[in-house]
Amino acid sequence: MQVSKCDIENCFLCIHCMPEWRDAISVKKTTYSFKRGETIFAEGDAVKGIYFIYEGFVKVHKQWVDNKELIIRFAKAGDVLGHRALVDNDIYPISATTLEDCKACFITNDFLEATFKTNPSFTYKMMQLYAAELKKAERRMRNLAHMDVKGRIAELLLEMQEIFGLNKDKFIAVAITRQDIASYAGSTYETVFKFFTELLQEKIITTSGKSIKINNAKKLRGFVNN
Amino acid sequence: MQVSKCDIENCFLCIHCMPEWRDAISVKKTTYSFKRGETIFAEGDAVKGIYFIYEGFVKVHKQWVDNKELIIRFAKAGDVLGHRALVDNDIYPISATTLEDCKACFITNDFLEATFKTNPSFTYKMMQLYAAELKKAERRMRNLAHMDVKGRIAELLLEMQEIFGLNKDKFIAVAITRQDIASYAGSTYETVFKFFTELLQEKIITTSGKSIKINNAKKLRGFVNN
DNA sequence: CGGACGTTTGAGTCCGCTCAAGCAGGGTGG
DNA sequence: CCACCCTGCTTGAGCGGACTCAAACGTCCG
Repeated sequence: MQVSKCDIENCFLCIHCMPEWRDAISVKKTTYSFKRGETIFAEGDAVKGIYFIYEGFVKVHKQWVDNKELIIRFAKAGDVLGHRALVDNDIYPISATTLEDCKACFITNDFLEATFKTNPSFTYKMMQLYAAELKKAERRMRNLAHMDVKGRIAELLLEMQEIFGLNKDKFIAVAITRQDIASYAGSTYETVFKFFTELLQEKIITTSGKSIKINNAKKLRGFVNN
Repeated sequence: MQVSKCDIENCFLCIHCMPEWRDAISVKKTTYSFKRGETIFAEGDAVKGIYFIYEGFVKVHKQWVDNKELIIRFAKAGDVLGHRALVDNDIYPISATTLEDCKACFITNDFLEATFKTNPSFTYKMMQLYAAELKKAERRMRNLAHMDVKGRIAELLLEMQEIFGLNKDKFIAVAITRQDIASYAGSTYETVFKFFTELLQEKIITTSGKSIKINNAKKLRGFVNN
């Protein structure tokens, strides 16, 4: 089954854009749909392959005691999931859960390994992808260690606007719970809540349900610097 | 100038072990020695290439306001420095400083790029190296977010024993300042100090100058779990 | 009408940071 | 050889940020 390239900018890795895969595997068979809130894979699951998102938004998170987790990052169309597990094909060290309805191609380890062997430029791009993520991870590590909670929440809001973009009403294009914000910032529901009431009172942000609009990015950035 | 392979286990990337490099560049010209405490490169420096350590110990750190930093990781013989900068050959996002006298091969970006093009298995190994580091970084992110200071310090001590090994007196093979421990744990000199007096009183560790011996790893692990 | 569940708010507590005051020890100059 | 200072180590007191817990409130639904 032959299809044209997908419409993600500079995509080099989804099944539509990888000649080897496109020619060898049925697109139907490797494309999965996930409903909002569904788990794509969970920490501890056996690794069988890798996912390329080409529609929707996903959170990647790692468990801590009982009901505590840290959201490692958010992912959107064009991003890769489960690739950390490549090193030792054992179990996923993280979970992936959809924030919106989502479509993803799934490529098995065998196929992936074969591609690495035959397509060096693909390997090279994957390496760069890792390097970029590593750089981000290190920045975030420092922020988690030294920045206060308000700064981390403020930075997240600005980042979300960057990653997800705005919908027609200028709200950040993904609805997100305060619990998720807390989990990303390494904080608690209540603390996020209190900071939000502060931001709402000063009209720095506006909310509508779980949607958020940033009115005054400059003031928000003020919390990041201190 | 032809030399035999280095004695690092499974080394695939130092100048002694990479045929392309060994044949093309003088080992003398690409091998640098650094004294204890010397800066190999600093955050913000222009990226010119990549370093492979084959002797000594190094800390990789990232600056925060004035005298606050976070130590991202420790590196030893066989590890790579400065590879995050590969993505966009711009400036180093981190600094590297030696903890002990150190020897490292330096490979320029040009050479590296050329090798990626001609030696896919090298690229593949570099990719795996990134993936492994990313996995570690994510674990550490979660710990910095959720674990308390004592847990983080305890984990670091256990990790250092793992990474650096022991010398003949069963002390961890690298001397490290309390300030560095604080910088790794995202804490302060005084807090580390106080926890150390506690650990010394309960004889969980022993110190001699800046050297540390772990007497009771089990009790130390108790702090990690809570 | 009442229970169930999520939201909002307040009070209390504690961890860990900051600051600053004691203590050495060791080098320097009288 | 001793007095002095400087620097780095050690300890305590105080404070504040953020977490926990729980009560009050509202809203939805049976």
